[in-house]
Amino acid sequence: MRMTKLFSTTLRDRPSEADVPSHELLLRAGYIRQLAAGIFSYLPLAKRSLTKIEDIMREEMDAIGGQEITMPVIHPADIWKETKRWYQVGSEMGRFKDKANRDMVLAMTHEEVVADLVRKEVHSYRQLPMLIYHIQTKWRDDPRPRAGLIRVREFTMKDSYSLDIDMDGLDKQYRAHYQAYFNIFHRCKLPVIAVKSDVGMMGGNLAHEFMYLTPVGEDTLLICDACGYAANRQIARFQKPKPDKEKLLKIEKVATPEMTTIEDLAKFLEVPKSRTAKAVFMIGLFPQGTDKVEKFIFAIVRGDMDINETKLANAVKASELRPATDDEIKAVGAVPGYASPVDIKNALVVVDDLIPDSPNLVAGANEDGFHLRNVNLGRDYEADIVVDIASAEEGYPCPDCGEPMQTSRGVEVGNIFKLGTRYSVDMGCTFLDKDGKEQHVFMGSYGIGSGRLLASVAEEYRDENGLILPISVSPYDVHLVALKGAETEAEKLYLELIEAGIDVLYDDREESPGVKFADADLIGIPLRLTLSSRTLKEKSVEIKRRDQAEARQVGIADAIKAIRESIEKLFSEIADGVVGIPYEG
RNA sequence: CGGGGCGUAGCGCAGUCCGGUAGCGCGCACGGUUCGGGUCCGUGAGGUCGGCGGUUCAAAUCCGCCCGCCCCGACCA
Repeated sequence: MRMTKLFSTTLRDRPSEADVPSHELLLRAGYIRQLAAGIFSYLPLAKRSLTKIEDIMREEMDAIGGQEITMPVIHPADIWKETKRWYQVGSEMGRFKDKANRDMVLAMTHEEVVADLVRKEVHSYRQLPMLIYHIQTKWRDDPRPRAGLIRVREFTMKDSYSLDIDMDGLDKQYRAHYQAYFNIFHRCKLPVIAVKSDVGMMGGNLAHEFMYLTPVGEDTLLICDACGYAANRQIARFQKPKPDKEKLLKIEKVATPEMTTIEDLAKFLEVPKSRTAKAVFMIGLFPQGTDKVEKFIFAIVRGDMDINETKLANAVKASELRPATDDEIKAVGAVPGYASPVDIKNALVVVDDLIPDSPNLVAGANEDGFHLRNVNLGRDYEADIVVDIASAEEGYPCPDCGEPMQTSRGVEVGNIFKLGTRYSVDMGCTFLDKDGKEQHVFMGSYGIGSGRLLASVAEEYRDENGLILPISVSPYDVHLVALKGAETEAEKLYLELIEAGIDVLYDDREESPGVKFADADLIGIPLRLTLSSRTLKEKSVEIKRRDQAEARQVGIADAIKAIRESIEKLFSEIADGVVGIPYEG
């Protein structure tokens, strides 16, 4: 490709809307342009990179038996009503009506369409297992898109769906994806870790997320360097302390004027925060048929810990949680700032599983300006649910080995879900087994967003001058820079490179050397070839790797061979970086 | 949805406080110059100042409403 014909230009200045490096560089190098919040056009450079990424996905999916299909972006709402997700998902779903006033959905994922296909196509255990996938546009009307391609509203995703006769089959395909996903990320040279994650609205019973660790990520992960435990904070467990047994003391009311936070209260009463009970009030939304029912949730953790809302939502099986208003809190008999689970009504009381072991806590008195000492679960109040709802934090002991855990931010570049029969039951995906008995299909669902993957690679591989893309992801293998006086030879080499099947971006512009080198650095193609009157004198061409400072000269006659070798070397360096990843079930 | 910031030429910005009819750098076009790290000189094109309404003799500037973009939070497969 000649740069004089390329449909994009580089920008010298940082566009003001970009403050994440990958976003800035992809804009400046002319890969992407923004149309609206979270909606992007992908220019030729990005398109070529995405195609390469998607081809890697295809190869890895095909390698585990996947068959590529294409499913629609526009769905009738009916199938989403069948699985209830039409009602469960909020404003994130794009909805509209067609000309006949039928409810329609912009695809945010494709389980419903897969299930519809399966119930029509699959009737016998002989047809299973099966793996289908597609690479298709998704629309998720995220309330806050950010960080360029890291979090967008419209994006392209490779999503695959496994179909099995039982849990064992699903487990096999899940494991196959687990490894295939590592293969994909490794081939894109992106370092990732797999963490256990919440199943969220996908449902099902097991999920992993593939995380690229970076400060610009928006998920927080708990990682144990000692034993390898890794989980999204949304579900991360930790070893709870085992407080000493104590005699239950008599409940006692104390005046605590203006002490409405745990911090102030603990200081005022001169007790550690771990001797207090923290109450949090949420309204849970529970799907009931096509409706949602609201329930008041009174959640309690020890004062030195925080509530984890994902854990809480899972514990009560709510589809959504929102903070309760002061009026709602008063309605159950509690007093904001001085609330206690003692003597409240019409609330679902959920207490963290550390509370039964924590005697004689300070809790609110449900009276302005007063708290209670020596409040004890079972004696002074009852819990409807006792389960882990505390949020894991930096330094908390690992649930598996007890060593302190670290936190890190991460970008979720892929996820895999064991859905089980969550969709096949609702949509009637059944088959006849060996015994002629009707069974539900076991499904798994697996996704990788290609744009987010590109952005993550851009985030990882760059310097102050621009991108430094791995050759597996780079839009071109080599960037041919022709300087003044070498036009004829460069033109000749350009045609030879094309003839040799090497993807080349050819800077044939009439620009100064500085501009050409700066743009080459910005665009980040891994190999740069320079031809100038200087190299011509020696009948040579300069080869420089974008990730190395030094360049080398090779004779023009040997150029193609040398470039081929350099390309192979870059690929083999990526392959050498691949290590076996044990499956963490 | 809550909090904050911003919206002036393709990009980056000044001008807004204190109203007088829009400017700088880069980029772009043309001419010349230079040629291994964003050459230099000259000429030129390009703007409903986000939109609508109001105040005023006069609005980029003051007031109101709306829209959009970015950041933090809430939210999120």
